[in-house]
Amino acid sequence: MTRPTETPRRTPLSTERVLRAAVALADTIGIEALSMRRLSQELGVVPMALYKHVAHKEELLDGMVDAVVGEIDPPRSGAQGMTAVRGRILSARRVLSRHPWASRVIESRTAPTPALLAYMDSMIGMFRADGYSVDLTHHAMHALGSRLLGFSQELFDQSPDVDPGVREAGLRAMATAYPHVVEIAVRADHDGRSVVGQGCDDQFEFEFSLDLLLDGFERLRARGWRSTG
Amino acid sequence: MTRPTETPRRTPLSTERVLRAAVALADTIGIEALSMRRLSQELGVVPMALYKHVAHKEELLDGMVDAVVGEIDPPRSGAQGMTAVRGRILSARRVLSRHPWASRVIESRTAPTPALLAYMDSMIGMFRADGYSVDLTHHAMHALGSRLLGFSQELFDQSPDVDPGVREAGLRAMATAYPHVVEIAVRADHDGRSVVGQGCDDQFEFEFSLDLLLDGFERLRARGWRSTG
DNA sequence: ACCTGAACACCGTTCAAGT
DNA sequence: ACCTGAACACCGTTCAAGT
Repeated sequence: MTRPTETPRRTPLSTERVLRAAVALADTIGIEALSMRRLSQELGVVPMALYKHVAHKEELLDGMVDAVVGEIDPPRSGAQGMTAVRGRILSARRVLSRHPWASRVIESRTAPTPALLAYMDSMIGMFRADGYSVDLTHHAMHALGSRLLGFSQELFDQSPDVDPGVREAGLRAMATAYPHVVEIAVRADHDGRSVVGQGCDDQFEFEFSLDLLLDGFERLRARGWRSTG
Repeated sequence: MTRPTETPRRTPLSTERVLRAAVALADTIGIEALSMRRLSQELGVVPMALYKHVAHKEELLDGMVDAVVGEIDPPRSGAQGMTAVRGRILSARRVLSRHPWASRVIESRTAPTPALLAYMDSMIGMFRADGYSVDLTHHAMHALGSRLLGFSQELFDQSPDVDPGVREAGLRAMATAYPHVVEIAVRADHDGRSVVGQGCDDQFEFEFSLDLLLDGFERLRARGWRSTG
């Protein structure tokens, strides 16, 4: 027998299989725990085997970003203008929320990956088709920033949900040092919008700022704004 | 002789000295290269000596953030309302640009540090003093996000300045695949606003979106907007 | 020519041994 | 009681030895 039957015949490695496994593993164990060694173990190969498919870890991360960005829906053929832009950004948000590590990895890229460029290009095209000047579109892209992909940089990650009693005690303790912060936190708790009745409603906050920006763009376009004489 | 004179008498370690050295070292060699071992070497002590002043590396990073945020000017006593808010945010931007690693470290914090809380509290106070409701102020804080500290999350870091000829060749190569992206990039190159005459003017983009948001807040306040009935 | 085990140069942090 | 060298359990990646 040239190939012993006890040896499990593995699906041969391919760049695609490596990337898919990496995305799935990051979803499961988190991006901090994703190492070349851990990934190779998951795929049942020796660590060095990965280096035939990616030059180094950075290239792996690039590929993972492209895989995720590729999940974003194309523009819906029906909608137009800012409605279409809004819908697509909210679709990107749904994709990115399935891969919580993706936003951090995207931020850490120094050069845009192909899928990111294609997404940007198509998004810019939606503005241009709606009558936006090159100039205004340019600044709109910067203003949207990471919101284009459905996430936004908050100052710190939401603290993990704690017991309401503990949270209230914490807020009481902070009330003298940071009265304004506490006032807002208490208000958010009793707003009743959030599922658990405490903390902020991320989706509401995202749409609030997105709409503020989109409205601002529309206003500037309407009055023929230009950045330079 | 109880203490040999050849032994250099070191300034004894203190948490403050550790933090100051860490900030200076990160400014010099970059945050990726800053390790506990490298920092201890810089201070002329054994690595473990640091652990008397910080419980672990995360605590060191927290302290570094607080040191940087502490550099931000207090609100100018003269100005009021959105003018004061705008000025303070631009002051934060100047501080953060002196420590390019700081924005990334701030983003990675899971809980706010004391100096961050104090800054937030004072910023919220400026809105409240200007007649903003708790509700609107809350959403304004989320909308500003990292812009509150003078940075904003772009989709990818500006690619390092390259030779104009190389850049133009690159753009030409991308023109068919990403026509809209290239159109904007070319426009930015000939805008003449940027120092080197190529790429985007970060400061302009920052102020563009900041003002779009501040204008939006003012408009909502003026018409008595509330998020819930 | 291909594949891979061992090794290198690092990490952050624990722990026990030395003073 | 304090301090610290050695060690542990990891990294990403190089490289030379084995097939």
